[in-house]
Amino acid sequence: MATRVPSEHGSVRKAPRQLRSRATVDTIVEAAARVLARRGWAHFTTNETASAAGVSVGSIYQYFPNKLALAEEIRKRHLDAVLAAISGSDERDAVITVEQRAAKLVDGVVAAHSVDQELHRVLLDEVPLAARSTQDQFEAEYLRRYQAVIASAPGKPDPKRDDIAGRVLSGAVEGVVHAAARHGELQSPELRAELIELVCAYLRSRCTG
Amino acid sequence: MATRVPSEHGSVRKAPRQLRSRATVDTIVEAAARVLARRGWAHFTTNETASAAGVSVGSIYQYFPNKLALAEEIRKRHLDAVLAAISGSDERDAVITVEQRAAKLVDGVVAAHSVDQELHRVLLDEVPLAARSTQDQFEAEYLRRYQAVIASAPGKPDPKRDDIAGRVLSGAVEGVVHAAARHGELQSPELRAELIELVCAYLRSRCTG
DNA sequence: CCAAAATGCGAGTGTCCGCTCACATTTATC
DNA sequence: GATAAATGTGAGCGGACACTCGCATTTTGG
Repeated sequence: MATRVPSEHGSVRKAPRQLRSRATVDTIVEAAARVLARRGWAHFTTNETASAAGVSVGSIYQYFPNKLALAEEIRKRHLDAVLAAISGSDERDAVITVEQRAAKLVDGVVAAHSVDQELHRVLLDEVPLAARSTQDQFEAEYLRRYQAVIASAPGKPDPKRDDIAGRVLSGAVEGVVHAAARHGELQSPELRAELIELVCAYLRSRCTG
Repeated sequence: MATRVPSEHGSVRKAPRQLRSRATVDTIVEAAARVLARRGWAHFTTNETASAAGVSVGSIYQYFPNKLALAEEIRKRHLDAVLAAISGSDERDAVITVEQRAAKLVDGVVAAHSVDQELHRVLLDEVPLAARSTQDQFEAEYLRRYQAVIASAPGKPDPKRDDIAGRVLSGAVEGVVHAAARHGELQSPELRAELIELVCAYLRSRCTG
């Protein structure tokens, strides 16, 4: 999508109206994502993106006020794909056990990080984030999955403590998955088992103690 | 330190021999660290570093073959400081309990991330790492602390499983601490308590099940 | 003291790349 | 068809910045 009515720096670009231009925008964003993943943010140039997309630089700036806006669009599309990869782990099925719920959560997060791994890494580690809104919205959605797991565990709810527990769980799972991704061990079954065990152990201790 | 006898790209620089030049190198590195922390890697320039240090650009290139080498030196010094912040949690004191050991570990990691937080973030998130060696050496040392905690927990040792457990524990603690740092909650006692609980719960479950 | 080595200087060079603009081409409207 | 609007083009401008080089100054060793 390239409807950029308001822009932080004033430079507004018009939205594509015809079919042709919408296709052009898609081509640009897809090519840009490939270039960004392959070269990293430091070597990500609009000129290379243009030739990779088979368009001229001018066409990029017809729809994006600057390089960063293009990266933001890539991020937005990617985060949507990631959320799609997680969906299914938030079913309100009360019959499944905590262990199964934890397994679904872990599998979801692993799946999310398996969507175009290199692009994911570059977007998270290298591309500076200009507008918090998109990122915040995504993080909130992400956190909700963890809160759901916390809430589904037995024990009396304690809003404040549960909130912190959500952050702890989220940070822990993300941390383990990120580390695994860096070492190319995302698909290791042993790691999956240990991670699920970590989640379950924590949940168990929280209703015991 | 600026003894760069071998350099990856061939450009070698001489080491400072006199007191004066050693002081200059220190001044440069310290100023560079401040600039890097304040402006981020993207806006970190050698010219600004030079004027911040009160020297000329030429003096920088007298001792560092390029900008990245300067950043590497900053990283090296910073990682040393971080290791110093952790030291003390690896005492082989067999009398203390697992809970106490876990607490020491968590406190150590938190302390490590409290050393010049912004610089730490920039170094980890933004500065590209050219030479793996330094980073790898540091990570190995870091992992050792976790392995020590794993080994101190009761239960029969299982080398392969313990190795994975070390990675899981390391990833989890790092992940939680990083997330907390991003939200400025590094000093929260509640978070500390929950994180220690996470570690203990995991260790407990590993000797029970 | 006096070479010679070490250190320090900073204007300038070369390169890279984001972005513009004047113009060409295609599509919509009547 | 004709006019206007939308879309596409790419050479090149301008600024940023890493890094060099010829020279000045300081320190060392004899």
